[in-house]
Amino acid sequence: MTDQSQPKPEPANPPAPRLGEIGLSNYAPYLMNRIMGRYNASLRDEMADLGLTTPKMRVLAVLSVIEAPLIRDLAVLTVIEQSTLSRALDQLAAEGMVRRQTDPADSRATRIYLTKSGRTTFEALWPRMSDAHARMFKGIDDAERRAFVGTLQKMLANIRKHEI
Amino acid sequence: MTDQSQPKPEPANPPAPRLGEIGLSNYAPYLMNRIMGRYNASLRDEMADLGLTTPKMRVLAVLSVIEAPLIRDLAVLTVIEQSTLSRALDQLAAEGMVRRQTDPADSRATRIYLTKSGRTTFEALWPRMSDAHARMFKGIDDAERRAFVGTLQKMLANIRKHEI
DNA sequence: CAAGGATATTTGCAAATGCATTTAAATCTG
DNA sequence: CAGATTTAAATGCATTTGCAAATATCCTTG
Repeated sequence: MTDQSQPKPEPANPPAPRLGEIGLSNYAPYLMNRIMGRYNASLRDEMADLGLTTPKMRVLAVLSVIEAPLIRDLAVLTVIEQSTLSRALDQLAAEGMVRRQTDPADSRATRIYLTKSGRTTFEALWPRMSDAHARMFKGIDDAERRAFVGTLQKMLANIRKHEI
Repeated sequence: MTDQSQPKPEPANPPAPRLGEIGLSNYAPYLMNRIMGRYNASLRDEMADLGLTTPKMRVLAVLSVIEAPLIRDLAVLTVIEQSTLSRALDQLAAEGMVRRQTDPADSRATRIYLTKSGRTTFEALWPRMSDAHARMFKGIDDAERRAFVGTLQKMLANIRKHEI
């Protein structure tokens, strides 16, 4: 009996190997959560004395690169919930680090501007972020790092929901 | 004038390139936060209907691989604050998925056992985790994936605080 | 071997978070 | 072009989180 009698709409994928077979330390999501957990925690501890939380620090970092984004885009770029971001912006604005400004073309939307003071704060903070980055990549040469970042870019393209 | 007159305890590092020069999309911590943010959010949404939160899901996943760990080690492996983990374990224990048992050799410490029911739940849940993993690595071949995981392992070794 | 310090876990409590809703404005549709 | 729908951001509120303190046990050292 040939298989023409059996409908095969999809060739069944082989069953996923068990996590125990892969091993935690070969499982990319586990490793990435561990690494980013540590990275974010150590940065958070270092920033605490500057009165900066993780959301506030991320906002400054993104604004140092991206000019006057909409809040909705800033939420994607900083990986912060929009409501949480809204409150982080309240604080940053109260401290004079950023400025909200209604978009001229769409008055529902708000653009965020980094102030001089916000830029100065970020410049004081960047060496610490940079050190954390250097620690992470210690013993990893340029070629390996570039390949690694290339893979990350593919992964982000695979799973992101937003085009930015 | 030779440099023997000048103390040079450390050759000053070149100043870190600015984030704007690197570009967000070439900056590994940014990419990793974006990717894991998406990965964790989509998993969380999928698990919500099973009554599983991220901490609870991670506990089941780790327990499917590691036999009866101490709570303190489970906190490291799941990347969850110990107090948060303690409460997640309360819930899982109430639902009959895990069992706390005082370590016979040290009665301060508690070991966590996965019950039959907990294992069954994880087995129902694993294909979804596996799918999320597959989506993430779509278009990335085995050699690239292995190199990527190798780099992750180096990074974790660089920054981890705990030997496990 | 007792006192002091260290370690494992839980718990109280304030702060942070995120969902759902609200408000306001833009866009679509018949 | 009026009404319905969508989109952007802020906010109310319940839940979750994490720090610090409490509790219990173990280890060290004089």
